[in-house]
This record gives sequence, structure tokens and C-alpha cells, in this order.
Amino acid sequence: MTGGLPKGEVFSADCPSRRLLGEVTSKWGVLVLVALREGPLRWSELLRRIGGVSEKMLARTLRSFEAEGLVLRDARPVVPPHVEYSLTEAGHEVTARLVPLVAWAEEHAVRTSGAGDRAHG
Amino acid sequence: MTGGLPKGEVFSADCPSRRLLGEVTSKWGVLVLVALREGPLRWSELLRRIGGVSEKMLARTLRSFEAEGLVLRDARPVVPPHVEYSLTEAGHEVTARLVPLVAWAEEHAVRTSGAGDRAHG
DNA sequence: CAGCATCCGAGAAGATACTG
DNA sequence: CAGTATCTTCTCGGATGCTG
Repeated sequence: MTGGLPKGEVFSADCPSRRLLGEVTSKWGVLVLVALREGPLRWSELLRRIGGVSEKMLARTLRSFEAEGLVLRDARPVVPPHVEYSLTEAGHEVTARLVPLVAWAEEHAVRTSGAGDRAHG
Repeated sequence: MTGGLPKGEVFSADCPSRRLLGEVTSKWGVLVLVALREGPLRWSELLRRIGGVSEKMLARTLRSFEAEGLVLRDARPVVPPHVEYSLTEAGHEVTARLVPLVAWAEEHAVRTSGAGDRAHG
């Protein structure tokens, strides 16, 4: 029994879901998806918003998401280039599942970063 | 506005939530947590269940989760060693948020793996 | 402004052998 | 059974420079 998972095939080393899961849970992947969930953003906006990301990693992340069908790239041929990235429907689906996780991490980071976690209450 | 996140501090490069998030979304981290959510498992059971994991990575993952307070290690001093790992309450919290994500990945892996959604190279 | 190519170091990750 | 120790390989990811 896998108890909630469709089949529990992620536990197989060669299951394709492993790769997909790895991409959306990658260091910059989650942040890109979460950043885009409120609406389309431009390249430079993403770069500023996601603290610490390099151009290389942002580009790599966006391109793989684009190939995966999670992110849509809208490049307009104006003379200062204008490119916007947005979530596809699939992108919104996965991001919706990502947000509670990120929220949890933000809430619990304070506990684990300090020393004592005294449970009272 | 962060739209749903507590503060959206994950976007700051030095936010402690980054590290925590990185651990629970790590390649083997998600699988360990999800595997444990149905109940305690022994070392060897985890090793078999999680296809492709090495002893080293399983040990490392388990130990960091233990330090993080997500996993509980119960070692009984019997002569063939018997050690069980289980989720703490915090572990169950985060795993509950992880499962929908894994389920999504399993469902979508089939589409993205072989499907002909690739225009033409 | 929006990207890509290249080089390079650090750490992740794997295989295997060994131990209590 | 449940790990640890060690060695090697490989990927991630940062810095930089170039292009349209």
C-alpha cells in the first residue's frame, strides 16, 4: 500500500516521476514557480526577486520548466527586449502544491535555526 | 505581496528557511519522508523500499532529519540490532504537504516522459 | 534588456569494504 | 542488522565575458 500516492512508483529508481520531482523541488525551481504564481514576471524581475540566483541558473531553470510545460515564455520583439514568464495551467497546479511546503518551511525555520525548541502548549 | 506565504522571506538569500526547504525537498529527503508516513520502518526496509539510494545517502538524510526533529530514531539494544525510524509530529506535518506534490509528479510524469508534446525538436 | 558559452571549485552522490 | 570509512565520480552552481 502506498497510502495516498497513485502507485508509489517514485520509489522505483527508474521512474520518470523522479526526474520531474527533482526539477520542481530543485533549489531554484521552487522559488521560480512560487515567484511566478502571483502573475507574470520579466527576466530581470525574477533575477532581482529571487535572492542569490545567478543568471545561469535562472536561465537553466526557466528553460527546463518551459520544456516541461510548466512555464510559458512570452518574448516580444521590441527593441529593448521584453520577455515575460508566466505559469501554465500545469505550472499553477504544481505551484499550488508547493506553496504549503514553502509556507511550512518559513514557519519552522525560526525554530530550527535557533537552539531550543521547548514544546509548551 | 507574497500572496499566501507568511512573509515571502524565502526569496531572501540568507533566510534560514532556504536550508530547511532544501533538506526536505532533497532528492532522497522527500522519498524518506514519504516512505515513513505510513508508519515506522527499519533501516533495511528503507534501503530496499527507496530504489537507488545508497547506504551513505540514506544515513546522511536520516541523520539530518533527526537533527531537524522530523524523524525519530528508535534503536533497541538487541543482539541483531533493531532500529526503527518514524516521523515526529513535525515530520508528519511536512510530509503531508509533500505527498500532494509527489502524487502530482507521478501523475504528470507519464505525460512529459513519452508524450509528443514536443513540437518538432 | 535578455540571454548564452566557458571555465572552475565545492559539495553531492555512488560503490565498496569494513565494523560493532 | 545497522551502520561507518574511504575513494572516486559527477553534477550543481558561481563568476565572468560576449552577443543580439
